[in-house]
Amino acid sequence: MKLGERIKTLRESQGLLQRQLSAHLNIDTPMLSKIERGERRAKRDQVLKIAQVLNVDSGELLTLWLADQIMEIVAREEQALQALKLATKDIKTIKK
Amino acid sequence: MKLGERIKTLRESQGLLQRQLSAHLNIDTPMLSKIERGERRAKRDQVLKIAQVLNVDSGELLTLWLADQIMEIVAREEQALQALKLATKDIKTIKK
DNA sequence: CTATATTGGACAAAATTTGACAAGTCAATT
DNA sequence: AATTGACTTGTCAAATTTTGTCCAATATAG
Repeated sequence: MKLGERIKTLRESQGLLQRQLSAHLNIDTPMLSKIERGERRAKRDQVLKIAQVLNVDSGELLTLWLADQIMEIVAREEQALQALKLATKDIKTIKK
Repeated sequence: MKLGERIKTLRESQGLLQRQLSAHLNIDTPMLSKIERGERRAKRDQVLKIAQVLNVDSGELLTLWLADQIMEIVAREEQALQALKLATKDIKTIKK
C-alpha cells in the first residue's frame, strides 16, 4: 500500500498528528492509522480531502489510491500482467 | 465487459443454453444472463467452473475477469493510465 | 514516570454484492 | 392469434464485505 505511506510522510512533514488529520475526515485516529498502514482503504472523497488538507495535487494521491486497488485485485493472480496489459489497451482505445 | 461476451460466444459455439450452463453454476438463468451482459460480476470460482464446463483454459477467462474488474475501478478516472502503469511496475518488481 | 500518539482487536453499522423470483420481451412455431 | 422456449428486466431479501467506533494495549516524547 503506497497511498498510506505517502499520506503518513506528507502528514509528518507538515507536523500534523493523526488526530488532526483524522478530524478533517470525520473519522477517529485508529481508522486513519489503519489507512496509513494499508490495513483499511480510504474512500475516494477521503483521498480528495486529504490532498486538500495536505496541500498536494489530488491527482497524485488518486493515482496511488487506484494503483493500490488494482494491486489488491491482481497481486495474487498468475494472470496479473496479462490482465493489466489488456486493461491498459482497453483504456487507451476508449480514450481515442 | 469482455468476460461476459466471451462466455456467451463459447456457450453458443457449443450449443449450450443459459439454462444448462447456469445449472452447472447453481445459479438461475437471469443471473447468468446478467453475467454475460456484464450487469453482474461472476465470482472467481464461477469463472473456473465455466472454464471447466466450456473446455477452455481457465487462465484465459481469469485474465478477462481480472481486466474487467480493473476497468471497473479505473475506467472513469483521469489517472487511469498512470495508475495502471504504476501497478504494472509494482507487479513486476514483486515477481522478481 | 507521565502524558500523548499510535496501533490492535472486537464488534456494530452501513454499504455493496449476490441471488431468487415474478413478470416481461422477442422469435419461432403452430 | 396463441403457445412455447430462450433470454432479459426489475425488485427485493439474504449474505458478504466494508467502514467505522470503542476500548485497551503499546510505543514515543518530554
